[in-house]
Amino acid sequence: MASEDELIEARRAKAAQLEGAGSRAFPNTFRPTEAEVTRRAEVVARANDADESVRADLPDEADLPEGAEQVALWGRVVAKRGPFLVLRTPFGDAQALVRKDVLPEAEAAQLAAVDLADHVVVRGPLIKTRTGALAVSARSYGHVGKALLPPPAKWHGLKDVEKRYRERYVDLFANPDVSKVFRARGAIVSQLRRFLDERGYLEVETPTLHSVRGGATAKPFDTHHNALDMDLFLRIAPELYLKRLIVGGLDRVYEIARCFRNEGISTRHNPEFSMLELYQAYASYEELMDLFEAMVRSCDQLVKERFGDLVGERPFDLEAEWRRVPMRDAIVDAAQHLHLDAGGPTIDRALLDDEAATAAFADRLVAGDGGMKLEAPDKKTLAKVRNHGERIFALFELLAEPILTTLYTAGDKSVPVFVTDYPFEVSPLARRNDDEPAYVDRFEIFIDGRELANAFSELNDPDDQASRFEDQLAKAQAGDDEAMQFDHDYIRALRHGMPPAAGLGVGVDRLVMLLLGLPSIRDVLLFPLLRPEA
RNA sequence: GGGUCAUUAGCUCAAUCGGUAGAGCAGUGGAUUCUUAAUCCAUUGGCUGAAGGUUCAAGUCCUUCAUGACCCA
Repeated sequence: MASEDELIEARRAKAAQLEGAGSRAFPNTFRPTEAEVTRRAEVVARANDADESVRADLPDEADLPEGAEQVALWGRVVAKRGPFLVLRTPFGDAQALVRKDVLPEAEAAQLAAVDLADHVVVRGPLIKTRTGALAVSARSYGHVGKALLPPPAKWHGLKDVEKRYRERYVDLFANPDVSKVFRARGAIVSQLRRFLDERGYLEVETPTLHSVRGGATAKPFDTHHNALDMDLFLRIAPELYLKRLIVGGLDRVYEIARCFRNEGISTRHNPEFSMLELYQAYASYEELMDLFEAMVRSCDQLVKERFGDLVGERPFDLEAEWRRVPMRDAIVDAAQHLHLDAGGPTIDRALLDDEAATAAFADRLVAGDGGMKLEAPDKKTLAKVRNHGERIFALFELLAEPILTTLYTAGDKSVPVFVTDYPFEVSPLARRNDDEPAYVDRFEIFIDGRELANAFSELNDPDDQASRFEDQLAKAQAGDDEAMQFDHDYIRALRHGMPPAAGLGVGVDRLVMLLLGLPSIRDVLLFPLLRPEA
């Protein structure tokens, strides 16, 4: 008897046995008091404390005092060891000593029908076992809920990656570190909210169903509203709605926005993901650098305090000074580090500000004469740029971005680096720099070499914004299916006057991955998108 | 989209050169009842991801497909 069907049948038989023992297979009669809920957390913490002295003054079973305090312990049975049941709770495991001879007859009969993975409750005094461990010595026992399927092997847990994602409910109770990761994620998100709430930002919720594509360049999911017979798509970014709120006078707003992008799936991309966007009037991207740094540090501190055992050795250092590097300087730094050759002139800021010289340098790289072998797709990227700004951006992406962790370090660890001063051509929603109008007041932050956030001073000139939308339309007509659409209502909003402002977008999933040192986005998503089971 | 790897009992994994598909845990029956992956005795459980092919013989070799992981785009 051990095929899956037979295992289920064996458990159904136990369920029937329970009915005969004064219980039911699926009762809903167990009601812990609030005091018991609190006490249970304390008891489990005491059972798991690394400091053995917290259990030293527990009595042995033999010399329990008269009228000793009785506590309730309940949870999922994850192991049976001799007369002990190990119960899993949200705070950790704790064991109960369950001896049939001290239990009432009906309860002893229920105990005989217990299977691994069932939910049970015991009540009794706390004792110290012969080995110094804490146990609840059961004076009463109750069945709380039946499991018809057997749990994974108790020692190995559930390892099959596909099954872990598909049956996350099993993964969560069978692999305690997994539930810890999602507790940590929840705590990080709470900390983001607390951090912003304390600074006067209002949390808002804006539409997920959009009729105009904007706020980011990405392919959307299409959908349709039947009653209005209206084509819609799931938002790719909340940006344009949040900035309408800045026009409306809500000076500091943020949203933790689920966004949807109809693109490939990888260890860093899931079709739906969470983005924190915040907007602040009377601020520039410079203040947002300070704000972001403080926000990430506060999350990191919380993770270290409460989830330190999840954090391993990191290749990056958040304590060190965070660097701020204009994009063109990053290219110069990379060119020096890579010993690139512009065919005569030095590769410096002056060269990158000379459109013809920059193009000549790029051409050398494409031709393979620049001192660096570019892969075919990279050559294509560099060859298809249409203007100076796109060329600067391509040079940054190809030369500097892959080696940011070697260029900017403290000791043997990389440091976070804000890359600033993006070309306006690749920043359709950002404000031009007052001194250098070809560049915008924008940064992206790279930590451990990976882009974590994007921020800029907002463009509040409606005419400039309209011409940027025109550029996007031209891209769309040239076949770019990620280009933004012209958002007439957004232009109208800007015409009503938006105060100077700055905005920041942070990948929440990536932040959690970074802080917890997890390599795949699926490890921080409870239910990552998978194909249907065969 | 391309490449590599994986898929064997409920779970975790074996199976040499192509030669009878095994173990531990879980389950079942019993013993024990202060265990720490509890222990001891006995025992059940398989369409080897799917479909084809090669072969006297396929978990193993070939083809296609499905699902997943990783790398690249």
